[in-house]
Amino acid sequence: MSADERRALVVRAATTAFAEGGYEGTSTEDVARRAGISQPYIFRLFGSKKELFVEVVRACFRRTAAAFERAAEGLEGPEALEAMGVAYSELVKDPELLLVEMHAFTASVHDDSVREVARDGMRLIWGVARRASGAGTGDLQAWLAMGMLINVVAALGLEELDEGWARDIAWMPGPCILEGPGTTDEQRAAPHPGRS
Amino acid sequence: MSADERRALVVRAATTAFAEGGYEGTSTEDVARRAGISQPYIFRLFGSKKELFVEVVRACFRRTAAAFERAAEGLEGPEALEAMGVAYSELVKDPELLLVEMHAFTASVHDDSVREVARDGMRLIWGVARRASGAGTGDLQAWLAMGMLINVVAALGLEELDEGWARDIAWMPGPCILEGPGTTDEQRAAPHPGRS
DNA sequence: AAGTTTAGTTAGTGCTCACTCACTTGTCCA
DNA sequence: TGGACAAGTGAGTGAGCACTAACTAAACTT
Repeated sequence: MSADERRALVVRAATTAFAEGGYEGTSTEDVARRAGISQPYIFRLFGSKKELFVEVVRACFRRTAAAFERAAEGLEGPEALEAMGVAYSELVKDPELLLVEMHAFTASVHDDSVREVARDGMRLIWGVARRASGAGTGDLQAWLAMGMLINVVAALGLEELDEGWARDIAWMPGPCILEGPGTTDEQRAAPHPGRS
Repeated sequence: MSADERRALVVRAATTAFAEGGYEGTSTEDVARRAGISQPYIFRLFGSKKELFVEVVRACFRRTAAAFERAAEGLEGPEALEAMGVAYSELVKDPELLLVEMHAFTASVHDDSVREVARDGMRLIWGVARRASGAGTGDLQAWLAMGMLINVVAALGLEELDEGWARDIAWMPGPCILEGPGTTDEQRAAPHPGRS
């Protein structure tokens, strides 16, 4: 297998690992085991653990942005935003990407290179959403904010929690976006009318 | 000093430490140094590193909720929500609390006891916001979502980034909530009209 | 056939970390 | 005066970790 193929494979395995444990909570040994290679080879391929992590984070943001772009293809305005919302709900089903992104946010606090790639990622997503939807800053902000809430819902596993407050928080971003046919976008773009 | 006083002091010091490094990225040695005690004494006081972390997270959510309650005192409805928004902006100035909460979210993924305390925290905040504001679920959700976005903005340091997209993302949650006199609440509660 | 490059491994090394044990010091009370 | 108890420490330990050095084996080149 070529080094590049191998690298891609390792990035995939590392994504799963880092999603669970975060940067500090994941050992290169663990990543290597998942990727089916020896642990030192990781350092051949990526130089250091941090560079691997940065690569993983970059890939996650790119995949997220690509999913948005694919979803919004051929659409415009509110329809595009809605389609991207649906795409996000697809991502939540397998929350690897979102979790890695969250880990990147927290790791940004004490690491410059991670912060840089996390900023790049947000810039990318913001740009894609803006370009694809043509929506105003306020709309985009609310849309992005709801995405961040969905991340938290995913991390805490609130969808599978059978309590009122959890349902209230998770209902709209979770199942509603997921399964709701048309109401979704109005709700999240203008949650104002509320359903108490 | 009594053990209880000492415990409170250590929790404060640990909050700062964990805010920077997260759970895995912070050593008990570091916490001890900040608290001005020997490292083994931490285990006397808290039993394990994880129990200390859980205590720190619990305290952070309580302090956040208390700030909200204080801010909304005597107010009702939208005014209460707005006041709590302002209170949140005060917290962002010293982002310790928010960062610890974010670290708790990510740590929740692979640790049950952390997930439990993080869920407790969200339940607490949700309940306080709901009770104090009497707002509908949709409003509360949008409000909470904006809070999560503010967390990310704080983690990435977007306010101090002099780029268009960063300003677009951070403007409203940051300075606007902070300094805006009256427009704030309409904007975040109904960001629909947008300001493009 | 000989040399070079590429993919990959085995066997470490030094360091950090959570946690333990045995000890000391001071205080309160009989 | 002496003893129980609470606060607090110094010195360690074993495990896990990121990272390295030195090597093997196959494929490609000339």
